[in-house]
Amino acid sequence: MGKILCVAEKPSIAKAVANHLAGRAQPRDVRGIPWVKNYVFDYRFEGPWGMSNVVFTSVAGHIKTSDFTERYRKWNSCDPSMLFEAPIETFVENDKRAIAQNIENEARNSHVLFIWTDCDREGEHIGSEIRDIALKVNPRLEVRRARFSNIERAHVVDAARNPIPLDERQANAVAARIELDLRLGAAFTRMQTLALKPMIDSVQELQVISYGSCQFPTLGFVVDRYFRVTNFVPETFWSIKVVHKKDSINVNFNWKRGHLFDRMTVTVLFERCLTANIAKVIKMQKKPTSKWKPLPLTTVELQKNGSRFLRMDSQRVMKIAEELYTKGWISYPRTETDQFDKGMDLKKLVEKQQQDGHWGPFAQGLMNGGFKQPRNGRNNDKAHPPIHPVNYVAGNQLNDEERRVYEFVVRRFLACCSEDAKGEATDVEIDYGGEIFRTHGLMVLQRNYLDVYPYDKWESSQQLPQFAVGETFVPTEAKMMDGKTTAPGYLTEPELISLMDANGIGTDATMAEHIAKIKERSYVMTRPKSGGRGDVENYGQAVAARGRGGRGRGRGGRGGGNGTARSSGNDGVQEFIPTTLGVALIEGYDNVGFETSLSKPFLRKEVIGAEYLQGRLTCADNQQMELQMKAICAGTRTRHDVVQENLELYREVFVRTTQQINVLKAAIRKYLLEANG
DNA sequence: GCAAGGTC
Repeated sequence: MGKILCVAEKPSIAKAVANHLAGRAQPRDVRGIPWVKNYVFDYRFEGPWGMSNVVFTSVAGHIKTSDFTERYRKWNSCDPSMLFEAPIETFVENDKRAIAQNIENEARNSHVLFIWTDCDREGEHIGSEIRDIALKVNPRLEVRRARFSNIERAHVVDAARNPIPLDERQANAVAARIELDLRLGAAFTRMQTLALKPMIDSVQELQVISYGSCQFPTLGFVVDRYFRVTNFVPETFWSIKVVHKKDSINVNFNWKRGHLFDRMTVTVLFERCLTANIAKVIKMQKKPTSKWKPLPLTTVELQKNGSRFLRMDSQRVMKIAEELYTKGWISYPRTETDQFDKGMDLKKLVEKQQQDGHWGPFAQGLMNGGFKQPRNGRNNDKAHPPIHPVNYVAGNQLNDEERRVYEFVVRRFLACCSEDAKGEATDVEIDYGGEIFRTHGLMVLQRNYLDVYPYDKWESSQQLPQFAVGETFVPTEAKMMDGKTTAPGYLTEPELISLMDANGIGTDATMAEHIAKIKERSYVMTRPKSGGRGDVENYGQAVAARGRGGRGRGRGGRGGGNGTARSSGNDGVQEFIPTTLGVALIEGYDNVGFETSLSKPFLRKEVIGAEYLQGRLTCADNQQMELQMKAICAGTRTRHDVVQENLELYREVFVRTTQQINVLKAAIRKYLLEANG
């Protein structure tokens, strides 16, 4: 009987897949690494392999590390510019020695190496590491790879039946990323630190002034928003408001034009309204409306909601989710997928939640016929399902933070398996002196998923009186209002995560780390967001009004009051403000004058993405690592070309920065002065 | 004393 060595990316996958294939596989301990097990069993594979002796084990992420050779590792061993071509070695670090050893031991007497790493780029690269280690001790190994996107039994069995080759291109794309991140990160970090730290040390002790392909763009977002806030110039606008009282209800009609920035024009239009005197109802429509239930939960969504509703920052949420995962309460928390596989037995998961004191009754309702298949989002990483509860745990078994995250995951899941909320919307439009004004009413009829998902708000508005098309009336009140646009708020954590996500900065697993890193480096500070800000506009006082039969003063004072305030559910959100150092770094690099700013390597992503993928452009045309990696995967670019072209491009940035280091120093000095003054 | 990506 032949021996087949199966290797997954993490212990949980090895366990799950082994148990599917074996029925129940016995775990054996692995020397020196307590959380990795070898599952040993017999299994009949299709085709030539047939009945085989299987050892199913795993690694724990990447096995090998890349670093410069010893000669270049010390900071003063060489000029930082030499790191653009200094030799790099790839090796197994001490803490991964036992994992590599396990693979070597098992590979020696195996006939086949069957790789079960996650089906994403990094997984492909990890697979290539496993292969290299195994082939070194047993060059005659036949190497295959499993294609699977979830760990449902039928799917896993299917993957075992249809092995495919490793995708060398994907592994190469990752290899390119690793090399570029190391060379550029180390070169710029050493150069910046050595040049700038002395002048900052007098003010603030800093360990290091780092550069990274993810941390700098992340910082760039914060600084960009900061400037939009500080450079904001308020603009005055004018608008017309109409109020009509009917059946003892005051109805506010909003001007269809919103507001205009020309006072004269608004005055003329307002006078027309007053002259017309009579308003006429031109539309009265009631129609069913619904608020859609949320999409299945991805990592990015979990992190954003953590900031918004769970009073934790994204890194904290991920740490807690990680713990809930290792304890077996929730599924793998790092996923981009917002669609559940059709074959997945979701009802079985709902069933487990019936016993809970809070959401149990809702889960029972779903079991008794209320169950609806979740919506499908647009993303599928083909490696992990959306985040969902896998087992029930009572609240008193968890600490406070764990309970909040678990509760969110469960409620989100139950909401997904429920029905959209239903309501009735009423729209009324009036013509008043040739201008259109409208009002909108909502009556919530069936709350459905909202009952289990308090994080969404959808409330009935004030009830509207009956209007009929053609009906006329003299409005109780009409006024001309002025207002000022107000500055946007500083960037919040959910906004920052959205920006990173949309621009491909970091991965679901690392975004929180990059945010934490720029805090740790003293590039940004956070503070609780003060409520009520962040709206685009803000009404001031009425400048002319028509009260009962005459002109008078309207509402005085500044402030919202027109439904523009949107502070609900945002308690505890942190806002990000760059430090003088953070601003100086971004500004300094901008002022050195590159078309390719270190902080904005993503700006042209959407514009030329397609062309780039077809291989018609060079790296200089697009800085986006993500696109370059996709090009390697598509076969239109090679690992070597991408690495070399990027190195060339960034070497130019590097040289010009060192030549003009005074520009950077000036930016630092400017902000240090302001900070002290 | 550097990066970012896996994962425990």
